Amino acid sequence: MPRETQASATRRDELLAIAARLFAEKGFKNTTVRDIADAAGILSGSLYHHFDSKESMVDEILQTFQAELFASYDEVLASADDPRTKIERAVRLSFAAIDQHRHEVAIFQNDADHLGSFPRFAYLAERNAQSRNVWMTLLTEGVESGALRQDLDVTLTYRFIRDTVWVAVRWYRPGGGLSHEAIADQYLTILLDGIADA
Amino acid sequence: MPRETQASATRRDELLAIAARLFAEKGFKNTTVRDIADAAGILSGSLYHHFDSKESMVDEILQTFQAELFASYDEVLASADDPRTKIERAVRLSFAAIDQHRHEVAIFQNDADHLGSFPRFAYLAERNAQSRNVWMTLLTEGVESGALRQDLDVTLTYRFIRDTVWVAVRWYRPGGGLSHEAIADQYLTILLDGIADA
DNA sequence: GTCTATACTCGGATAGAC
DNA sequence: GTCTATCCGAGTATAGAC
Repeated sequence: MPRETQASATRRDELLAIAARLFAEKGFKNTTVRDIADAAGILSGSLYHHFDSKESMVDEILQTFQAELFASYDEVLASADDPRTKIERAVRLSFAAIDQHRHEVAIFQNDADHLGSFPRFAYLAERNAQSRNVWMTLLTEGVESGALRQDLDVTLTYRFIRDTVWVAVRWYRPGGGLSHEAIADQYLTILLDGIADA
Repeated sequence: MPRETQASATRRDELLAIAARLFAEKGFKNTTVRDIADAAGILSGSLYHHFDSKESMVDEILQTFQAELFASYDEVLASADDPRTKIERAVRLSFAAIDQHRHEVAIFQNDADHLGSFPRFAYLAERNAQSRNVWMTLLTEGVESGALRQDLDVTLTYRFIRDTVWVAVRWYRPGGGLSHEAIADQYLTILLDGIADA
């Protein structure tokens, strides 16, 4: 790769990281191209040397993140672990994703519904369905193997897990009192065994 | 109350209900006064006969809802029920609020962070702190009374409950397969006893 | 209580100089 | 790769007629 191209790619990535932070903090629609340019120390027009549009930026941010995330889920699904271990692994990797890609997770949480209504972002709905399949598979295997309660409402449980895990991006801050591993541990304890005194 | 005033108040409420629905569906910033006027069958300028600004509308919507919600929490706190019953009541009334005021809950979930940064909406942060106090009190009483595990991380548990309960507004639809009471029951089972086979 | 018309501001995007 | 300058559309809000 020639030096110019490499330097250009780096600048692109810097700009994407800045955009991701602002999209996460203020929402996609509520972030202006001038906001992004200001934060990058350039003028808004200059952004269009790197990207077609504001939409292109969020598109690239989300696609890159989701490709990585679902590769991880697929690894868990394909593994030879027992059902309970698979569920634990899936929960842990989700909290790890919040730790390592919190802006991307926040954008997905806050703006995916709205963005998904445009043809360009149709893949967001597909990824949503894919995520549902992953969890429904894990939970169904859990019930069938006897690891989970036989009377579990699998669909409702899927929603509770999905919501509780991802919504943590609203309050989790890396470097705070709790590591993402510790949060995952605590969460798994509550999820698997409940909060009532045994 | 004279008839004119009453009719006027009714029209106001109609307009607020329309605005609440749109704010909930598309977000506050993403909803235009023309959207609201269109849905009401009038022109945008006419809205300003009833309200000072778009902000005034969301302000009135949120204040009315929160006053009612926190009155309910206070009732639970002040009751003579045992700690576990209080927690169950607080969870149930939250799901009932989602059923009966889903637009208001959705607005609070999606826009409170952003709105709260303006002086006019400083009360949103106060209400947030108040909600935290309610739950921390309930959970602490639960641990002290022996109803809940002694090793529970109360702060983390508070966050999980708050998030899981309110985020249900994203998928709950009244008249769907599950009543809000049934969802509350299932959720309390998971929360108190976990999903693992006993 | 609603309409017509319009002022004002802000946001996304473009063209071409440097 | 960034800047200057600018277009165009959209959004909030206002004034005054009906």
